[in-house]
Formats: sequence, structure tokens, C-alpha cells
Amino acid sequence: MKTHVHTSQSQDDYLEAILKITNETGFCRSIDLANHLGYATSSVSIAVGKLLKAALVERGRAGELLLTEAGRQIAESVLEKHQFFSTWLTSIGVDPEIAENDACHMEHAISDTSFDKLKAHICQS
Amino acid sequence: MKTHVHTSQSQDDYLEAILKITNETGFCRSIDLANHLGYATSSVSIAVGKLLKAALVERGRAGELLLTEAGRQIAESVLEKHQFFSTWLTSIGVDPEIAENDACHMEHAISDTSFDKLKAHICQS
DNA sequence: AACAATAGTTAGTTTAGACGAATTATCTCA
DNA sequence: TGAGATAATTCGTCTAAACTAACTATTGTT
Repeated sequence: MKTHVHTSQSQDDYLEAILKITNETGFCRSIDLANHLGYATSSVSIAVGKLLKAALVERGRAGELLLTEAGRQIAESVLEKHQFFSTWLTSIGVDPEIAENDACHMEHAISDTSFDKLKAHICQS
Repeated sequence: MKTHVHTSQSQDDYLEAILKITNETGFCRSIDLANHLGYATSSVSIAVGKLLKAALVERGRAGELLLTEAGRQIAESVLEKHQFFSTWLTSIGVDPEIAENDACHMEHAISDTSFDKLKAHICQS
């Protein structure tokens, strides 16, 4: 419900990927991001530079990427929306692969406000 | 359920606006698009040129913008999604202004496949 | 028919975000 | 420790989509 700093859809994708990769493997380097997102390392390098500048990400002692508090809030919000939409669309009969793909887009499209209402509404039906 | 030609989010917005304006006033010129979308007429001119080239739009005798069959299908699909999300979010307690705004984004995020399932699911609950 | 108002186009600029190629830096291990 | 592998960065390019400013074309009124 916090008001986030303005981030682009692309930046949100990077933050979400950092969170996911870190959750899965314990750490996240630029190369992991590049593999996960299917981007060139040069693109990741530039994008990470912007996230560092925006204080959404910082570098750990070993050079790994760490989410700052602000970055983590965004990442968790996006990831939660993603998981919600993926699961929910699947539950109403959408092919899981399509649901997963749509979730990648819908995670960026819904506001926190609407998402909260939606969760509440779905959970009690 | 048809497989549309590939269009960008921006192009979909133009097509949707042409449909909406035409429905409301009977015709649509570039200037009407510019006013509706809040863009400079130069931007509209370029964008319309691309839609003409893609055969999603054509010019009527008086120079007005007309949707081709392909353009109309996209426009109607997007507009239907917009109206659905706007109405539905409002109905579950989201502030109408926020619902309207979210609908502008969600209309681009959901596939026809998921949207059909969603409509079916919502309508019978 | 002329002229002002309205509409549309063209040209050049900007920004975001991707790319590949080339370079630099860092690891790892024999 | 030094060489090859791996990772990261820098540089220049591309595209989409917006912008402003300047220009052209069309309309419509007297």
C-alpha cells in the first residue's frame, strides 16, 4: 500500500527476477539475470546500473546483487501479483502456460489498490 | 479468438480510440485522436501512417479514419476488455477512477483465451 | 476569391531499452 | 603464478514512440 518510487515495467521485471533467483539459489549475479530474462549481459549491465543509481539494488561484498528495502517491496509486490494471476487463471480453466504468460503482463497492469480488492474478493468466493 | 496481426500496446490504444470516437461522434479525424489521447498531432500522424500501412485503418472519402475489418476486430477486443475490467473492478469495490485507470492497462495484458474464461467465470458467480 | 482558422505532415530531437562486438576484470586450477 | 574460462562493462547501433517547430494543405466565411 506504500507509494513506490516510479519504476518502469522493465525495471520491475529485473527486480522480480532478482528476488526469484535469490530465493532459488541464494544469490544473484548479472549473468544469472541475463540467463533468466533472456537478455544480453550488456543490457543487464546498463539496467542494473540504473537500479543501483535508483537505490533499488545494491552490491554485496562479493559483487552479487541485493535488493534494498525499496527494491524488495517492489519485487515482492510484483511477484505476488504474478503468482496470484498465474494460479488464479489456471484455477478457472486457463491453460497453465497461457496463464503463466498472461501473469507476466497482468502483474504490471493492476494497481496495489485493485489487487488488494481482488485478492479479498477471490479468496472468499 | 482469431489470431491477430502483431500490434503494439500503443497501436491498440489508437485503434481503440478510433472505435470509441467513431461510436460517439460518427467519425474520427487525426485531430480527434490527438485530443482524445492527449498526443501531439505529429505523433498521431506518424502512428496513423503505420496503421494505414498495416491495413488496420483506411481513409474514407472525406479523409476520415475508418477501421478495416482487421483493425475493428482488435479495437473491439481491446474495448471490450477495457469495459469489462473497468466495470468489474468497480463492482468489487475499487474506486471508479482507479478501476478505469487500471482497465487501461489490463486491457493490454490479458489474452483472448484468458479473457474468455474470465468472462465466463465472472458471469456465473 | 482571399484570407484566417483548422488540420495534417515533415524534419529533427529525445528517451528507454534492447542488441552485438570489443574490451576489461575476475576466477579457477594445474 | 599464469592461462584460459567466466563475468562484467563500454561503445556504438537500432527501434518505437513520444515531442517541438516549421511548413503545407484544406476549410469555410465574408
